[in-house]
Amino acid sequence: LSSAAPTTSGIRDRFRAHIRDEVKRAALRQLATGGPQAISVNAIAKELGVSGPALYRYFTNRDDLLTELVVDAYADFAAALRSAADDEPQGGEGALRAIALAYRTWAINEPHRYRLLFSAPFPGYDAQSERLVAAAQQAMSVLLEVLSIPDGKQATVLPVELADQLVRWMGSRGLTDLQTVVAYRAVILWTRLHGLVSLEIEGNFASMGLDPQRLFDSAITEPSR
Amino acid sequence: LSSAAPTTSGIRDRFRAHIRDEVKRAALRQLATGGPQAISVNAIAKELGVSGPALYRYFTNRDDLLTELVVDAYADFAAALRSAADDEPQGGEGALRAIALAYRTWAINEPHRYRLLFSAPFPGYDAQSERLVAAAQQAMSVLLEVLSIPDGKQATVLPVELADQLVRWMGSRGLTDLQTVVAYRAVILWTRLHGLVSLEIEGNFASMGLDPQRLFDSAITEPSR
DNA sequence: TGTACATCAGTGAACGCGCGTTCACTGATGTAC
DNA sequence: TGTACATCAGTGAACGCGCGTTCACTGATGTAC
Repeated sequence: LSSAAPTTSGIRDRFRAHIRDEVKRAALRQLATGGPQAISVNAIAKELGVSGPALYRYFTNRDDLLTELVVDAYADFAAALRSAADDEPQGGEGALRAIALAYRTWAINEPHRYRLLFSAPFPGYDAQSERLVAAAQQAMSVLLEVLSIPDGKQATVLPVELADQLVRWMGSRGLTDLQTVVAYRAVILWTRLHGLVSLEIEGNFASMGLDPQRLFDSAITEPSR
Repeated sequence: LSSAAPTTSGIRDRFRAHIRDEVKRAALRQLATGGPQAISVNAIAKELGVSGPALYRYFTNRDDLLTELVVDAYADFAAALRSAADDEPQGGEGALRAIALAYRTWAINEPHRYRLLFSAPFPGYDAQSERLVAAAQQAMSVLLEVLSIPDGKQATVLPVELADQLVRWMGSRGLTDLQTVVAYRAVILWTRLHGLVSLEIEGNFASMGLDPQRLFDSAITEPSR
C-alpha cells in the first residue's frame, strides 16, 4: 500500500520515514551477514523488537524492500564516484587514479552492496521493474561519464557495429559530446576495475597470498600494460 | 556416510555412481534455473521420482552435494582451459586469444557454474573444506599457468612485496621456472577476463545495447590498450 | 482550551508452504554356501 | 544349481524450523471542532 513517498511531511510522515530507514539498515546488516536471501521480513522485525506483520505498514512486501535497497545502492555508488571525480582537476593525470580508488573503496567497504549491483541478483526477483532500470541506467551514466578520460594514446579502431552501439547508448544517456573511442575506453576501464574489485571481494587474491591493495595499485598505475 | 569413492567396483557400486551422477545433473539444472539456494534435496528427489530421504544413500547431506558440484566445476573449467592451451602452439601469438576464447566460452555456456567458482558462494556454506581448497588451488594453477604467456613488452617494475608474494605462490604451486613478471601479467590477464565475462554474464552489456561478443573481441585484440 | 473522533501503528493468531534431516520399516537383489 | 542370508535402496511418517503474508483486533496519538 503505502510505499509511496510522503509529499506531505506531517509528524506521522516523518516518523514513517524514520522507521523505513531503520528497517533498511537492519536489512543491510542481514545482507552483510548472510547474503541476499538472509534478508527476512520476520528476522528484521525481530531485530527491531517488533512483530513481523508490523513491517507491512512500511513496505508493501519483501520485494519492495529489496528494490529499495538496490536503488539506494546505485545512488550511493554513483554519488561516491561523482564526488571523487569532482574533487579532481578534470582530465588530469590523477583523475583516473582518484576514480579508480573511489570505485574500489566503495566496493571494499560494502562488498555485499557492490554484489547487489553487479553480481547475481536476488533469486526469483524481478530486476526489470521501472524504478530499478531507471536507477541502474542513471548510475551507469555517472560511472561511464566519470571514466571517460581522454588519453594521449593512439586512436583505436573499433568495429563499426560496436561503435554504432556505443553511439546509440551515449545518445540515449544524453552524453552527446563524447568521442566514441573515449566511451569505449570507459567501458573497458570499467571491466578492468570490476575484474580487480570483484575478485578481491570474493577473497581470491587473499587465498593466493597476494595483497589486493598492492595488486590494484600496480594494475591501475600501468593501465596500458 | 557413504560419500566415499567406491574402490571396489561391484555391480551395486556402479549403480551408485550412476545415481550420484543423475542427482548432480538434477542439481545443476536447479542451479541454472533458480540460483544456488534453489538446490533442494527434496526438489531433486521429486525430479528423479524418488522420495526425499532416498538421496541420503548417496550424499551425506546437502553440503556434501554442493561441494561435489563446486569441485566438478573447478575441474571442468581447468580442463577446458588446459585443452585450449594444448591445441595451440605454445607462446604463439594466437595462444592468448585461444585461451581467452575458451575462458569466455566456458563461462557463457554455463554461467551458473562460473558464478559458483568466482562469485558469491553459497550462503552459510563452508568454503574452507580441504577438498574444496585443493580443487580451487589446482584449477587456479592451471588458469595462471596457461595465462603465463611471455610477451615482448618492456619489463614492468613490480613493488618488491608483490613480487615476493607472487614468487611464494609460484613456489607453492610448483611453477618454479616462471618469471615473476610473467606471473603478474597472468594475474592481470585473469582479472581482465573475469571483468569482461562476469559483467557479460549478468547482462550488463546487453542492457546497454552492446554486443558482448564484439566487446570481448575488441578488448582481447588490443589487450595493451 | 477541552473534548470527540478518525487515523493508523502494532499485535497475535493463523494460513500454507517448503526446507533438511532422523527413524524404523519393507522388500528386492546380490552373494556365499 | 538351489537355497539361505546379509546387504542395502527406497519408503512414509515425523521432527522442528522459518518463511511471507492475511486478518481481525486494540489502543495510542494526532487532529478538528
